[in-house]
Formats: sequence, structure tokens, C-alpha cells
Amino acid sequence: MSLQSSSLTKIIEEYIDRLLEENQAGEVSLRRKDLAEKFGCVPSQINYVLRSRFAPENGFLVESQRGGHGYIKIIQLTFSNCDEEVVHLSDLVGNAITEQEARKLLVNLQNREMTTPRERLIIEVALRNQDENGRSLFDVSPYRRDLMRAELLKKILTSLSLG
Amino acid sequence: MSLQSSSLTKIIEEYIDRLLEENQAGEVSLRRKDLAEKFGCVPSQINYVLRSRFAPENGFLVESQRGGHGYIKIIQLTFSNCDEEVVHLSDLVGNAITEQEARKLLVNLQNREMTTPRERLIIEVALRNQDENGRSLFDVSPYRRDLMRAELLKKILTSLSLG
DNA sequence: CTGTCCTTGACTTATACTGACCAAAACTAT
DNA sequence: ATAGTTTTGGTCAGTATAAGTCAAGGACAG
Repeated sequence: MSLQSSSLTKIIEEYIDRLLEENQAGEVSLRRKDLAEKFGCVPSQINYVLRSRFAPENGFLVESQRGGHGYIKIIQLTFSNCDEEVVHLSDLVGNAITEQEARKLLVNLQNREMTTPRERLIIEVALRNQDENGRSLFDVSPYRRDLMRAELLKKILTSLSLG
Repeated sequence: MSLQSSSLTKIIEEYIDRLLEENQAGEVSLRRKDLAEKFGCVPSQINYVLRSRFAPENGFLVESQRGGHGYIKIIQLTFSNCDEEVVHLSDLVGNAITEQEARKLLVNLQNREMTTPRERLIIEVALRNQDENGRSLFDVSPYRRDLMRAELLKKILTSLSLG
């Protein structure tokens, strides 16, 4: 709510959103160079927009190719299994969550058929991997690992629009 | 803001894909010279297409013979079981993998219907999260992030073979 | 004043395509 | 048989193009 609301990033974000709405397929292809030119900025500004607004944790996939005939493709994954009544899972996760609590939550999600067994597996692998790295590589305290676990879990849930 | 023209490579790729679909055997033979002529390019362009689109990591084998009655044969691989495929994939990931390479591999997996879009999304969130943490929290060097990325990716791929 | 978000540009990496030169298989005339 | 010719495909390096990365600095809310 300031001049920020008219920031270039926001303008470009809205432009891409509009393209996504128009293209019914939920995806759109564009040229980084052209976009940058259209909005009078450097090309890397586009990367910033993609990174900060169209990230996987926001439910987007971005594919791109460099070189001749290069492009950037933005894909919006929209999932309608997000029941309005469902509590906000991110609230359940909170700032910190133990390994046990996380696992219980994931079992729950699978029982409610909000994730497939394969999806749950991937999530568990990712969580455990982070945990191990934190413990053995970076000497992260147990509580801080709970914080990081919560962060990762929330990002994933958000990406699946289960947030 | 639509893309200019489809690249020659893509056009030739699609042509070969079509031939593969028509010939149910999962393989097709052709003449490099004829193909080049058909698409109005130099013969080595065909090699480029084969190298970049019909490589083993895309699930293809290419055999060829020079000289009179020479030919190029493109064979679509099918793995008898998931484990084999995962071993193959883990080899492709190797010890280190860049963000770009990882993304390409994931796109590939999805195109071959070995993962769903949702699964891919979760994986990308996990990779990206690890990257962010490595960069901003633990000051991990770019190359070491490539190592860690490869580790995580392999763990996930392996887990999927069991699911 | 401070931390966060935004913006920029120099530098790096990846892809498409071409053409000159190389290698091998088959044919042909001795 | 053998050597030379013809017919194919392979390789590699160069050129053009386009996207990615990173870090330094700017703008702004609190």
C-alpha cells in the first residue's frame, strides 16, 4: 500500500496473470527479452518476477530454454480439491513442527485423499533429507530444525493449494 | 506477445515423433540426407536433433550406418521395470546437477508420464527450498549446492521406484 | 536507521544452426 | 581380389541468439 503497489514487479505480475487468464490452458509462453522491452527494464527483472511471484510454492511451474528460439513457459497448476471447509493446514503446521507431528499430519492428509501415497512419500523424503543435512552438515539445533521443517512443509502445502 | 516461429529442431522432432507413432514397433528408419532435404537444412542438423531430442536420457537409442544404403534407426526404449529406470535416472543425475539440468530432467519425467504435475511441483519446491537455505542460511557454494541437489533428487527418484 | 523488497548490469551458460572436413560402406572396373 | 569411386553418415568448431546468475545498490515501510 504505497508506491510499491505500482512497482514494476507487480505490474509485470499482473500482466502475466492476465495472460494466464486469457489462455484457458493455464499456461503461457513468452520471450524474456520481449517482456523486458515491453516494460522497459532489464531482462533479469523478469527472472525476479518469476522467482518471487511464480514460484513452485505458489503453485506455478516454469519451464524455459536458452539460446535460439528460447522461451519462458509459465504453467499454473490449479487444483480444485481444496474444500472450503478445510482448516488452513498452514495454521496447523505453525512456526515449528516436530518430525512426529509432521508425519501424523501427512498420514492424515493421505487418509483424506488430499495427497496420494506417492506424493506423501516425496514429501517425507524431502523433510527427512533436510533434517539430516541440518543435523550432520550444518549442526542445526533440534528446535531450529523444527522451524525449518515447518517452513518446508508449509511451502509444499501451499504449492498444492492445501495451505 | 506470441512466439515467433517454431524452431527447425522442434519441427523435425515432431515429424519423427509422428513417424514413431505410426510405426507401432517403437522404432523407425530414415535417411539423413532425405530428411535434411525435406526440411531444407544441412544434414548435420539432423544429428543435432538426434543428439538433443532422441538421446538416451530421453528414452531413445539411435543406430546408424554410413555408406551406400546407409540409414539412421531411432528406437524408443521401454524399461521392463521401474527399478531399471530409476537406476538409469540416478546415473543421469550423477554426483552433481545444476538447477537447469534438474528442471529439464523433471520436465522430461513428466512428459514420459513418470510423474504427475503435482509430484513435479512438490519436487521443485523441495529442491528450491534446499537451494534457498543453502544459499542464504548456510552460505553453501554453488558447486556444493549442485552436489546436494543431486543427492536430494536421487533420493526422491529412488523412493518413487518403491512406491 | 534498518531490514526487506526491488532494480540493474556485467558476466555466464545454454541452444540452434551451418559448413568444412572426416570415416565408413557399397559399388565398379580392372 | 583390389583399388578407386560414390554414397552415406559423423564430428567439430564457429556464429548467432537468448536465458540465467549474482552481487551491488536503491527505495521504502516501520
